[in-house]
Amino acid sequence: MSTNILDRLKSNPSCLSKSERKVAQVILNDPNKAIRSSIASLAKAADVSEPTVNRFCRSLECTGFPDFKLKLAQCLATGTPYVNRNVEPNDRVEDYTSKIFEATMSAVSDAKRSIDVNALSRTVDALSQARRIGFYGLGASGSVAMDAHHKFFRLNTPCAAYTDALQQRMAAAAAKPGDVVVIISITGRTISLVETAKIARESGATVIALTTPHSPLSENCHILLGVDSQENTDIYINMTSRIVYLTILDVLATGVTLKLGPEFQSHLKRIKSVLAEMRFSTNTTE
Amino acid sequence: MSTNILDRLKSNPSCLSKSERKVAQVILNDPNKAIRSSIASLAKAADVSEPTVNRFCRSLECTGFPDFKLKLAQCLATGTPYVNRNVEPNDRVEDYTSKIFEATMSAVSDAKRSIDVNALSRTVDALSQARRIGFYGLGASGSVAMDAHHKFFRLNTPCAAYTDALQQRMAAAAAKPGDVVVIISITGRTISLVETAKIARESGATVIALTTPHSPLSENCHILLGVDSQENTDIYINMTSRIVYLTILDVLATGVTLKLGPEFQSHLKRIKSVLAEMRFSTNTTE
DNA sequence: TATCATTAAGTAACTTTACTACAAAAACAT
DNA sequence: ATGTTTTTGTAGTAAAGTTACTTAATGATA
Repeated sequence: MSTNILDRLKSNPSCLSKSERKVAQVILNDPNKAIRSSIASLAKAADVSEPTVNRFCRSLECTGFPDFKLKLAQCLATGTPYVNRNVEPNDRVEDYTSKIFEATMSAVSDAKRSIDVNALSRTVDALSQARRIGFYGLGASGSVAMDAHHKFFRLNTPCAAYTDALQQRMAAAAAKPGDVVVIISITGRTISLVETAKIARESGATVIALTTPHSPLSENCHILLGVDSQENTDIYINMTSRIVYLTILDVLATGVTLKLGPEFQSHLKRIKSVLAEMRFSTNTTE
Repeated sequence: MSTNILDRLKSNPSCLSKSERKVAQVILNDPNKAIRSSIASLAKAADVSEPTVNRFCRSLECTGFPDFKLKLAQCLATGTPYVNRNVEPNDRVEDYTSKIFEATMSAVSDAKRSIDVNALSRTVDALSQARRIGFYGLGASGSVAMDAHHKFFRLNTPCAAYTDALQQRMAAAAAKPGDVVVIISITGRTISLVETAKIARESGATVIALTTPHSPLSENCHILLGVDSQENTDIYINMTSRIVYLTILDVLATGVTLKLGPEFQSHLKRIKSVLAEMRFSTNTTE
């Protein structure tokens, strides 16, 4: 990330002169006050002249005092980004609501940074050339698989979701080269799913794993779409991971749609239009 | 939730006059430029007078222009990239990946701000006292219903997900007072779901709707958990709304769990522990 | 230690910025 | 059509920020 002004202030760097350090001290004492002060009041508080404050700003690679205030303000705002605060027993509704929403945003943001675009790209290629696509998931990942199915079945490729361990084994055994098997597992350690992945590989299918890196499942696939899941409490269920997975599947569906080209998009439009008669007027998407 | 300047600008609210809206437009066009502009240049860009810009700031509950710039800057720093850029046909993988992730964050962030905490609180009360809970959804909302079921079935209350229109009708007709029916629909206009809501109401169940405000469904429920879904393209499926719904259901599940108290959390722990033997060691949550 | 060079800090003037009070214009109602 | 209310703009003012220049402090060298 871009070098943070507040950090540079705290480290009390050599590039500042004696008077400039006095300015830094005053700002550090109450940065939130500083961003609302004028250059005059700050100079007075630091017992220096106004130009000194200005020079201080320039030393910190700002174009001037207003620019410095702006950067400091933004730094203060970002400084306390969605800290992943845990839900506590005595939280009020608004407390745990905020925390959960923030945790979700934070997870999506982290995933955005860490996702392997190359793996995504290869997955889009595989999916758009697939003879058949299967989405495999158990538990919470089962609904992710169903959601993926719901999104991909609109494309021309035959597509299915398997949320039952036995079904999954059978489908994996029945897979053929050209088939794509997408296995979704937050832990990547569910024994039956790892076995299913192996079976699918032996069947010649392309196996894509949406899971935690360095897990058994991640070792048994052709393409790994890895997402670290830091959340791990004893009581609460893993909430944010599946949301990240859904988002990744959105990306994949979009990628495949784009790859299929514009003539295909009229096909999608037709599918959507038939839903209209199931709705009260002013129809939008479901 | 905490009032965000940028959101208030985007919603183009009634509290702004015609000229003030011109100012808002210029700022929204390039907010990052706006925070570095003087009142004079902004007034010129919006083709209004300087005092108009100042009044505009006051309308937004700022003490003046510098205060407005500060708040806007902080909001830009904190806020998720609010610019909901649409996916374009010639986007590369990294382009549409970024866009979709950003759209997701933006949707969650918007929902966090707009969600009705009071309605959430009442829903938590209703759910924790429910004799039986049913989650109803079709299409994309079907997987949301299933996910909700997967989360709530761990609680002691009998719980089911209905993703089939006929099943839903029957379940709604069979509902009794004390039952809670959660109906999930992005549009809120699916005829069969609206009818199901009415049937459930007649059966005496408490009907909770997770849907778009001002929709037919929102008029036929006891508690509305409203989420505006701005995204609406002809081709792509509504992607972000269901993620917001999932997050809201996370909040509800957390709320109910907290309400049930600490002795109940050992029960949850036991449920989780039985999953361990289905996994390769170093077990985490699924 | 004295002198010069160099760097740091302050003074004063100037430009720009944001705001206020008031006037004109537009919108609205009677 | 007239008067009232609201909206918008003009002009003036105080303050903020910057620049150019001067003075003070520091440090090196003879």
